[in-house]
Amino acid sequence: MSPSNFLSLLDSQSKLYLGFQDLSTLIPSYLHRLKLCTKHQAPSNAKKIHAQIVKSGLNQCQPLPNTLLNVYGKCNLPQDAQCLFEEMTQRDHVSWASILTAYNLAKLPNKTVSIFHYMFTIDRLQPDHFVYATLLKACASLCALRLGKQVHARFVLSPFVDDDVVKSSLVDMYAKCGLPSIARSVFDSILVKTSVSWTAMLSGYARSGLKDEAMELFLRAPARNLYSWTALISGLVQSGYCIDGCYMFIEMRREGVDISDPLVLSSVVGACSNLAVLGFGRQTHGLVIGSGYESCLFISNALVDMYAKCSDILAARNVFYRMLQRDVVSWTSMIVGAAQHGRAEEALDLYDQMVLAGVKPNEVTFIGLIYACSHAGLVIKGRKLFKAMIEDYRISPSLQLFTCFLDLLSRSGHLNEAEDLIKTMPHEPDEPSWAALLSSCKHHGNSEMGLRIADRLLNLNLLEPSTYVLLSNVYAGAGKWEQMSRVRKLMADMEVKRKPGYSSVDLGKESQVFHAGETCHPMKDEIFNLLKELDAETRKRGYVPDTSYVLHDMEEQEKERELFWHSERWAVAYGLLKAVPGTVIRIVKNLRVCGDCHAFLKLTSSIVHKEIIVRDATRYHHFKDGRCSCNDFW
DNA sequence: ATCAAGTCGA
Repeated sequence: MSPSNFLSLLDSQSKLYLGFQDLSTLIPSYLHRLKLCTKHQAPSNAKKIHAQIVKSGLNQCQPLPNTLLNVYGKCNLPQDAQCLFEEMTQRDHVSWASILTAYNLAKLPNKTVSIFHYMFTIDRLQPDHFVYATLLKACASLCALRLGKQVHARFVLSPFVDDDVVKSSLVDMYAKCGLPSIARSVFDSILVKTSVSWTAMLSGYARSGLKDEAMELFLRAPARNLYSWTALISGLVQSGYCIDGCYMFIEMRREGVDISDPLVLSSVVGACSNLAVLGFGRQTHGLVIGSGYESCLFISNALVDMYAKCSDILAARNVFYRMLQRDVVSWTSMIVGAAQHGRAEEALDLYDQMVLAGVKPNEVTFIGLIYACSHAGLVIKGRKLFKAMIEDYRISPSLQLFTCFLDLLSRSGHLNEAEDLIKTMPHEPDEPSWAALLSSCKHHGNSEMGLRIADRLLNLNLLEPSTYVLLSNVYAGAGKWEQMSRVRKLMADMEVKRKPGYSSVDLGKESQVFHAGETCHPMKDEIFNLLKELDAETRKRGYVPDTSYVLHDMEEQEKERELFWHSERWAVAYGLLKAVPGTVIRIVKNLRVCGDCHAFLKLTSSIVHKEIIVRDATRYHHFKDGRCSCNDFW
């Protein structure tokens, strides 16, 4: 046989003789199988198919590498996606969009923005509309406004300037960066608005606290789905409109929207925490169980926090110990909850269990722990924890954590050490940190240091009314009348801007709200008489009204009358009149409990032999037998 | 191949 004949035979019959086949015919089957991997979130199958593709030598044969890249991204395997991406000899726009999406999905937006410029420097490609959208998404999650604006500028000059999807991501980027009005102008320029565009804008308004704009947009939207309801409700809750958030959730239920995803529930549970509404919180818990999300980790975390914030530590513990898995948030919620309710031992015990369970604590955990030590006077333990945090867990403490530690040192009387720390710590001290130190100076009677710190505080732009009260007391105690009148003047200016106080009392089935100075209530006379009786009895036991908490300038007797009308007293009196014997009285106040009411409530708890729990704007007070769980620092 | 919703702190 001549060589040419042999070659032609080989060409036509090689498949038969040598087992060769045209491998490119396998591509459609690979693609199909890979798409199934994405659909069923089966990364291990994808890896097997990947191996087969490499064996067959088709691994550089598009669209296989791009599809593989996509599958790894969608299955949340950014490292595998990255390896593949780097090995690719020919990368196109699809490869780039896929790798950037993989990083976004894996919550690595930093990676997205740090590699995208290689798209033009190495691969000589210009971004297309897909790449613009992924980039803007990364900017949105990083709140990277400067970069976002640069991408916007480039997009406007690109051939894709009319792309509505990119515009939706621009809306989201500006909304997340806190610029809802710019987001709105982009939103208005979208020709065909989808539910994504509407939700992005809605969420922007709601999170920025623009309640009316959010509601208007929500009502105007052509359709509503679980996304838009969740965006509205969570946005309202995040910007402090918890009552509106709960109300809209009730509306959502009324419309019969199927809760096919538990995200919205975590927001509603969060709203219950903020409002400390135990009854509604319990109902929401019931709904969580009813919709089958009881075992969902982040919902359980939210429930633990909710019960702790509603002062129902038993219920919090119940949810916590029934959880099948617990992450750092679960443990931290319990630790912080115990700490805030003055249960230092329990908080420290939980920490030991947490370490044993192999869960790594974070900064929030240590805030809870140091806070617990601070309130129980456990200086040595607190110092140990602070050290362990830095050395064992490599956490560099934030200003808040330093403030917490400063509080621990100074409360326990280590004033000089605390002052050294505030001067040498790697942060500029703020109002809370100086105030913590000053409060301890006053408590331990160090007026020399107190005055030094007071003068520093006076130079700051103070936000907390309690800081003014503290300053005024320190100056008064030292006879510095000039400074004191200056503080009083600042306080009077501030009083105008203060929001009105109210307290609500939770009696299980009903709850009542009392506003400061409220005079018309059906049970006004009974409440008034009870308060007068309690006033007389507490005075017998040594209570003297401390009128330094009254910010108005008026006569002493007027001031005492003013204290008498504080809303928490009325809520407690009402609770005492109506509560079933043997139950605790739960009060929620929107402002901080003033020092005078604090002293009054301590004595009241021993007179009526009842536990009174008050949650104020900053902490929890369990009044029992004449004592308070906050240890009288607040 | 791209864009929308959630949970822990002084």
